[in-house]
Amino acid sequence: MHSSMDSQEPSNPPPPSLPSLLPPSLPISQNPPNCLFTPSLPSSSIHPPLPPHHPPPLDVPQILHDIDWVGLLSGQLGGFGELMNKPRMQNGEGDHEEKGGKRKGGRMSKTCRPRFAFQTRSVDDILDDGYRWRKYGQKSVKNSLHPRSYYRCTHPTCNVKKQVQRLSKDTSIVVTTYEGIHNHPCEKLMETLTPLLKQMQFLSRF
DNA sequence: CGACTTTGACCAGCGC
DNA sequence: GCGCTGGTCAAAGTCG
Repeated sequence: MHSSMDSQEPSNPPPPSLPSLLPPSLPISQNPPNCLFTPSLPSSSIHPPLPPHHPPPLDVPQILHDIDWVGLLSGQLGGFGELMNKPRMQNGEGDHEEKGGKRKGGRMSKTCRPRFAFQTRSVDDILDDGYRWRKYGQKSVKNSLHPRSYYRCTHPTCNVKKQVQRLSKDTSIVVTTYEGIHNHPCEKLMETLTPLLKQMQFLSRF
């Protein structure tokens, strides 16, 4: 029962085979209408699957120098979401939205949250992106053999959600749609990268 | 016992 | 207005 849980636990090691990101030419049929960013990385660039907080470094060579990477990753500067796409927010960071403003089955406003869709080729539905997610729903969707799973970030003040669905056309492809921007650092990622990033900052002074 | 998943029910948006 | 569909809630169950 907890088979899907294992892969999303940050405390666990990443899955043996990191899901390979698909080439840019691959279309995303499940893109939400307001999907702002559908990143795809060359298979040569190995990064952890990046949430909206950390979209893939499309222009890394250009932006490397002037960026406070530690600040970015810790959320102090608004994160990559702000850097790469101006989020269409109406009320701040999109974290504390209309909590309690709706009852069972009510709709969150879906107009003002940035969304990012990723396609990954993986045997695991859940990518280990360093954040902790709680599943709050699963729904079988039309024209798809596989159900769509709904996850919410477990951080108390973070209201980021993601949807995970396996393509019916190609069951090896998992479409992960992130909604919102994390307002807290990715602990696992920070733990790994902070020493490296500080060293990079130090070296960039010379 | 807390954190999490499962799952049926509920409800709003949308097309007809 | 009605039915379909997608997104969410929340109770119940599971696991460590």
